[in-house]
Amino acid sequence: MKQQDVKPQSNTQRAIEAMRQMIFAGDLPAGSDHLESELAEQLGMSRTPIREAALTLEGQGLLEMRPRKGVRILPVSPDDMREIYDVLTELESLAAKQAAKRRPSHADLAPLAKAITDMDAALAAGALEDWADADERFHKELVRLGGNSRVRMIVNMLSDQVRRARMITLHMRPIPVKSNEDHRAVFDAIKSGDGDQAHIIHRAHRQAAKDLIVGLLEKHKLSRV
Amino acid sequence: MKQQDVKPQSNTQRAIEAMRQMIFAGDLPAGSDHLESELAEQLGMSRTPIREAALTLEGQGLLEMRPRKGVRILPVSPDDMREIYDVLTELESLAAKQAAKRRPSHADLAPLAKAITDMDAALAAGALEDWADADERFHKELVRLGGNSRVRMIVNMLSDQVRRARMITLHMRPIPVKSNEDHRAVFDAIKSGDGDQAHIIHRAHRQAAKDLIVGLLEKHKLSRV
DNA sequence: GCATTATTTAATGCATACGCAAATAGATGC
DNA sequence: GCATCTATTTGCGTATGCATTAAATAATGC
Repeated sequence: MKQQDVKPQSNTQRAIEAMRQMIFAGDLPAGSDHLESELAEQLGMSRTPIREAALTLEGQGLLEMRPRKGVRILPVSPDDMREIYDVLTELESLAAKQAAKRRPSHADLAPLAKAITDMDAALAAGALEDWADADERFHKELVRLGGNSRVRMIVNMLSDQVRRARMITLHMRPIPVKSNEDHRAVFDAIKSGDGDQAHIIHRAHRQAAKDLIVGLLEKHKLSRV
Repeated sequence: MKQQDVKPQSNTQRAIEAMRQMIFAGDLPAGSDHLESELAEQLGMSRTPIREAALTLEGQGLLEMRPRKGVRILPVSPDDMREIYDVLTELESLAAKQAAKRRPSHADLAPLAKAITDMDAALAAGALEDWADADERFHKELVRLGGNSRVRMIVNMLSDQVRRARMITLHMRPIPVKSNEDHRAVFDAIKSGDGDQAHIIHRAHRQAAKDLIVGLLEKHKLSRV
């Protein structure tokens, strides 16, 4: 097994990673404010690397630095979700089309195939968290296969922004059987080199996901998650 | 006339603005390296705000911080241009479609209309820089009308990344007469509420721009601008 | 009491200092 | 000459301190 990127070596990198995890885990809840000095103390470092990390995460759209009010964790509203999913729809379906055009080898497609079988397995086992994990891997692999590094970066950034909302709605939504079918259809289209088909299916897949999640958020009055 | 955003008051903001301008103006050429301390001296401030500005601009894809090698101004290759224009194509044509669907009022459309007449005027006067300026306003207004703030931010970011290349090729390309026709057609489609038409025309417009500019860069062996 | 002004508090923006590690130059051996 | 090892330099990462200024609180006038 190949070694993952070696653990971040600078305090700034550690702060970025730690704060990301704290945001996703809910330790820093959406909408909450945090003084730089508090975060510094929590993470056992000075304000300098905290500030640098906050600047970086601000660029990623995860938080906002407001003078004297502290670092605010940005909440995501249903309208935000719509915006984000609309972008994801365009860019991921572009990636799907371009992935198909590149006629990827069997080896290239392996991670995508694995994500699909993992999703099936997770679903069969009723392990929703595992399903969500594999689902994320699928989308990540898809944009990697698309071959456009800007698309990859933007999609990853936006995926981070909606991660909390996806986790929250994970247990409200119906079992994502249709979703797995979609993934498989996209995969088949890419494998057979049919870019237009991959594009069409994936677009519909993402639009359906948008409607589902936005609907759930609104139904449950989750105006800011 | 309403007052523009008051000039940035913090040194960090000033550094961001100054470095952006220096990058666009070529004072910090593509591919060049610059020590933090040099930039600090140039801008008359300490390293701290320079580092914060660099972090921000790194997030915007304009430069890269490499320990001990200094801040490197990221060059843009023809492949980069292809990537960026592909994203711009998708997101701007989405914006065009959604702008049409929103049935904007005459007042909403005014800035877009002005950008178009300005382009015509600039072209008639042979003022290419003015044309480029109005062209940028058109695209900026278009994504504003689209109403998706993520699209707006991403498009603005990518536009910054390709600004140098666009300026360089500005005087190599044929007079952009067709481009003006396209803009007008997009405008008409939006005005008449025909989202699909706006989408189709704008997409073709952007793809043509991509082919043109990438072709010019490659023809002139401009592998990194 | 209420509004307005003065005072205090405290978080930030930034300058500065310093140790560490990387890069470079220099020394040594072969 | 060339390689290897050592010394030196230098740029960065980070801690720290402080002036500034927004926010909070108290004080004052009406």
